[in-house]
Amino acid sequence: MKETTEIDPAQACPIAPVVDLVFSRWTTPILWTLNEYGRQRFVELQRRIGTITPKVLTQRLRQLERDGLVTRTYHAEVPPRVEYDISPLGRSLAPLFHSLAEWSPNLTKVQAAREHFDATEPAHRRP
Amino acid sequence: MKETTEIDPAQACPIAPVVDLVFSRWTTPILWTLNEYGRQRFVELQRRIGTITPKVLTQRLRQLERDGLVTRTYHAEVPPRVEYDISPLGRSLAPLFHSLAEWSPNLTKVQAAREHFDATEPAHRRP
DNA sequence: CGGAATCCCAGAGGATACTG
DNA sequence: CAGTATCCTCTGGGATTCCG
Repeated sequence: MKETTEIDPAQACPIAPVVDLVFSRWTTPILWTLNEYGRQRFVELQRRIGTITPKVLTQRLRQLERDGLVTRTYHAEVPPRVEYDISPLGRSLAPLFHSLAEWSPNLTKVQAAREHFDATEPAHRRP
Repeated sequence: MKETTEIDPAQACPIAPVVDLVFSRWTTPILWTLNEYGRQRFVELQRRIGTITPKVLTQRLRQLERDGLVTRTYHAEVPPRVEYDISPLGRSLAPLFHSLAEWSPNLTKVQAAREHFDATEPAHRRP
């Protein structure tokens, strides 16, 4: 029996699905890099992102391709060449990235808040 | 020895720190709910978010408080009463949430892309 | 009411090595 | 080059119980 008070997660927070889609650990750097530098190969992507392993990069690229945010083009050459690019749908996320970039200067305030929090006596805070 | 080709993750993707801050699994629903319904108590938050456990809610609230995105107000009454609210800094994220909400209709395209991907023969895709 | 304490687990992700 | 294949780690989070 479901209770009538039960809450649908998607209704509780309508933006959660978009967050799951775009802002997982590695999807953000991948989409951002593709959006910034355009069509590029597997290794270029890997080098630009810096610390990602081939396995994880493949996994996330496959997922993004399935979600229609990224395209994959295989060139049957020797040596093989594969190019990834952001799709039109993926590119429609660009304003989002801009909003994030615009907010990022506030990170200094976050840093300050953390230092203040850590420096403040915990005693009078926790009843 | 650091190689000169080494890449700073934050430089590789400048928006990654903001994503870490705001778009973890539960921080989004918490911030969204506080931003939407305003100041409220622990249990109200828990009921609105729906499936979050008290432990996790406490953890994330503490983190958000430390980051300066959420405020916590303790009222020494019987029974005790605690109210959470979004801080001005947290409220400055509202445009971001709006951008996300505006993009969310595109989720239908994502769904379509998935179905197409799954329905397409894998054979001719994977060389 | 608003947590804290404890135990537990899946699954994302890292390290390493190998292949068409 | 563009991945696969294993193996392993580790943390976010779930379930449960108890406390002031």
